[in-house]
Amino acid sequence: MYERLYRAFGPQGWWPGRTPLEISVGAILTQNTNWSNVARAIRTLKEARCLSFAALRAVQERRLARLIRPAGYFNMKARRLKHFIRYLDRCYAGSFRRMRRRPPQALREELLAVNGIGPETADSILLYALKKPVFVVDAYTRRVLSRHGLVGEDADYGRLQAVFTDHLPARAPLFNEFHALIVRLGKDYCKKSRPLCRGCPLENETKV
DNA sequence: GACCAGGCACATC
DNA sequence: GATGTGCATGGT
Repeated sequence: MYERLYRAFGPQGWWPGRTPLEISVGAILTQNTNWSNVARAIRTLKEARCLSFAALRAVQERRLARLIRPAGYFNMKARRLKHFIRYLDRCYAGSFRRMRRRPPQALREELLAVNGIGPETADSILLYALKKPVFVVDAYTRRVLSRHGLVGEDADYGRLQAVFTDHLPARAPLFNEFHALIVRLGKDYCKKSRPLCRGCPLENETKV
């Protein structure tokens, strides 16, 4: 599946963010939200000079919510960003470089303990911001795997993740590209409301 | 105007 | 432990 997707779509150049902080902010803002809305919010944050650790720590939650408004759920997400910044401050003095020294499993537990960070957001930060070999599972992953009969519809996050980690070498660049390709596939061919994926690169790949 | 988008926490049973 | 609900914008 990876080979076919890569041949069809080519490298996806993920994550669309420059610094580990920007990637982490994007991971929180994109929860249940279209990326184009997140991109607007991030642009606004940049224009307001508010996309640095120091600025995010200093900014009032109310003002932060106004800045990220296009991303939706802005009051909740402002609070979640503040929770994440507080964690980064207390545990690593705001340094992703320090954070990266710790093993992924320990980091994952810490992140999951932060209010507003669930499995997907934690794994996105681990993989895309910290380059740890952790596979990210999202709504597209679930849909693609279940429509191809590789997992049941009610499979939980860990079960979906295991499909990848049990059968692939644990390499961050591979996990990065594969997840990005699945999202691309989902956006182009595997929509929620369109169960048949005519012309999709995985057509006839597995029984559906 | 309905449906959808790269979730998560919390209440309730 | 399973299920339901609030959170909110912008594109199709």
